[in-house]
Amino acid sequence: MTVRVRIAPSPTGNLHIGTARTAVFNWLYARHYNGKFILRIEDTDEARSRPEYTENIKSGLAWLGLTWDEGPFFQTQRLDQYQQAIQTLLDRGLAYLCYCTPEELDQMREEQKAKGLAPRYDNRHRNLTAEAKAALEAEGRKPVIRFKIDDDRSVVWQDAVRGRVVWQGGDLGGDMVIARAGDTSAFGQPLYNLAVVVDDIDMDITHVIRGEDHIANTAKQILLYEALGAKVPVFAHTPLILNQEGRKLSKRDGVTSINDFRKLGFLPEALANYMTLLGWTPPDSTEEIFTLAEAAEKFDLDRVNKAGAKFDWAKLDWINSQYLHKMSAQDLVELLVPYWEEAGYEVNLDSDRYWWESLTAMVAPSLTRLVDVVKETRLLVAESVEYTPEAVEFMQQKGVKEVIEQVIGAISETTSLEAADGKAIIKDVTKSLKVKKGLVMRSLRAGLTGEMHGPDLIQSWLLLHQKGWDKGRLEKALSLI
RNA sequence: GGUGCUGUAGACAAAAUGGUAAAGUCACCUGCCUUUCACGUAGGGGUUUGCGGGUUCGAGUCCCGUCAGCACUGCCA
Repeated sequence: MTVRVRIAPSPTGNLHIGTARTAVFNWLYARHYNGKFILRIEDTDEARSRPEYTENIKSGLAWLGLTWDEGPFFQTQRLDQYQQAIQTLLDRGLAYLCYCTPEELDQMREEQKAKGLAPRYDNRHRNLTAEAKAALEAEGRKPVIRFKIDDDRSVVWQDAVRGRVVWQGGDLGGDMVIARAGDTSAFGQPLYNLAVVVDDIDMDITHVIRGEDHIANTAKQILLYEALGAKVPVFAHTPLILNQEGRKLSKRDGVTSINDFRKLGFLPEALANYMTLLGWTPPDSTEEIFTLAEAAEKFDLDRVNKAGAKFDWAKLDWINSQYLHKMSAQDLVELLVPYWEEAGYEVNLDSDRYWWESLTAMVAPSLTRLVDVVKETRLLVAESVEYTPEAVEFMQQKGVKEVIEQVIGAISETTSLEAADGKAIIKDVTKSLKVKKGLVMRSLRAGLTGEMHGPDLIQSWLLLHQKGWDKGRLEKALSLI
C-alpha cells in the first residue's frame, strides 16, 4: 500500500505556521515511506476564501521546500462529488433535512447552558412527518442536511500519535450539519466534515496527519466513512504550537504567517528545521540542525509528542543563525540585497559585487536574521556617519585628535590600502605618538564608524577606503573634537 | 457546563520490559579568542520529573486521589 497523505488548508488567510508545521510532518511522512504528498485547497467557505490566499499558501509551501506530488485540488471544483455523497446518505436514511433556523438553534443552546447542560442539537427534526415538513417549508424555511449521530454509539480508533481513542456519539453535539441551507434548489454548500471525508476517500488518503484540535472531527468523520462504506484511514493528531502564554498560536499573536517569517529574514531551511523540532524528536540524536531530507529518513509518527510545544523565538533565531553562518558570501549577498534596498540603499552587484561580497563576509557572523544586515552595515554603506554620544565623548579624550590627524596624513599619501598597510599605519602612529595601540584602534573606530563597537576594524576601514570615504569621515570626526 | 488531551530545569525535550549522581539542544553565567561587538571555543549553575498518597528492595516509568493548563463543544475550517 502506498502512503498517501495530504495538507488541506483553507484559503481564508495566509499560510499559517501551524498549517505549515502540519505540512512538514505530512511531507516528512510521505518522503519517509516513499509515498505521495497531496495539496488540497478547502475552499468550501466561499464567503471567506480568496484566491490570493491560495497563491500565498502555494508559494509559502514551495518556499519551504514542501513540494507536493499531486494537486492542488480545489473543493469548489468537486461539488458534484459532495452532492452525490449527500444524496447517498439521504437515500440510505442516514441523513435528513433539518429546518431549524440559526435563531432557534441559538436559543436552544442558551437554554441548555442555563440549565447547566452541554449545548448540542437535540435532533428535533430527525423524524419529521410529511405534514410537519410541508408546514415548515410553507413558512419559507430552507433546510440544512444533518447526518445522524446516535448518542449511544461509540467511536474508537487507534491514533498513530495518541494511541487508542474512544469517543461517545452523544458527546459529538447531536446530528451534524453536512450541508448548508441552499437558497434555491436541493441543498447548499457542503460543509467541512463531509467534504473532507469525500475527498480523502476519493484521493485514497491513507494517513490523516493533522493538529489535535481536529480530534472531535475525526470521530465524526469516521462515522461518515462508515456511512459511505469506505475504509477508514490512519489518523494521527499532532500537538499544537503554543504561544508564550501557552495558548494555541493564532493570528492574534502577531508574526504567525510564513510570509512574516520570510520578511523578517528567516531562511526556509531554518524555519522548516525548527518546525520539525516542534513536536517531534529525532531518534538517538543530539544533533538538531538538519535538512528536511535528512529528517525524512528518520521521521515517523511514533516519536511525535503529545504535549503542545511552545514557540521559542530564541531557538528559531539560533537555528537561523547556524544556517546563515554556514552560507558562502557569494550566496548570502544575493539574499541580503533586498534588505538593503528596502532600507533605502542602492546596491548594484553587477558593478560592485566584490565590495558588497566583502562587506557580507565581514558581517555574516553577526547576523541572526537577514534583516539584521541593515543594522550591522548601517555604518558602512553610506558616505555619511552619525557619531554616537559615546563615540564623541571618547574622541574628546587626550591624544585622539593627534591620532586621527596622523592617520589622515598617512592615507593621503596612499592610493590603495591593503590590510597590511592599515596595520602598518596603526603601528607607525602608535610608535610616533607613543600611545597605546588600543587608543589608536579605538580612535580609528570612533572616527571611522561613529561607534565604539562593530565588525573587524581593519576590514571596515578597507571597505570605507575602497569607497573613498575614510578620509572624509575622519575629517568630520576631527571637527567634532 | 460537557468531552478529551497534557503536565520532566526559563524553552524544546530524552530516558525498552520500574533499577546506579534524570541525555542532548536553546537560553543563562564564567574563562579563552577578538586590544571592540558578534562568531567561535572551553567550562559552569539550575529540574528530584504539577501536587499528595500507595505498591515495591527500588518509580519520572505501575495504582489511587488531587490540582493546573490547553483544545474541542458552529449552517468555520
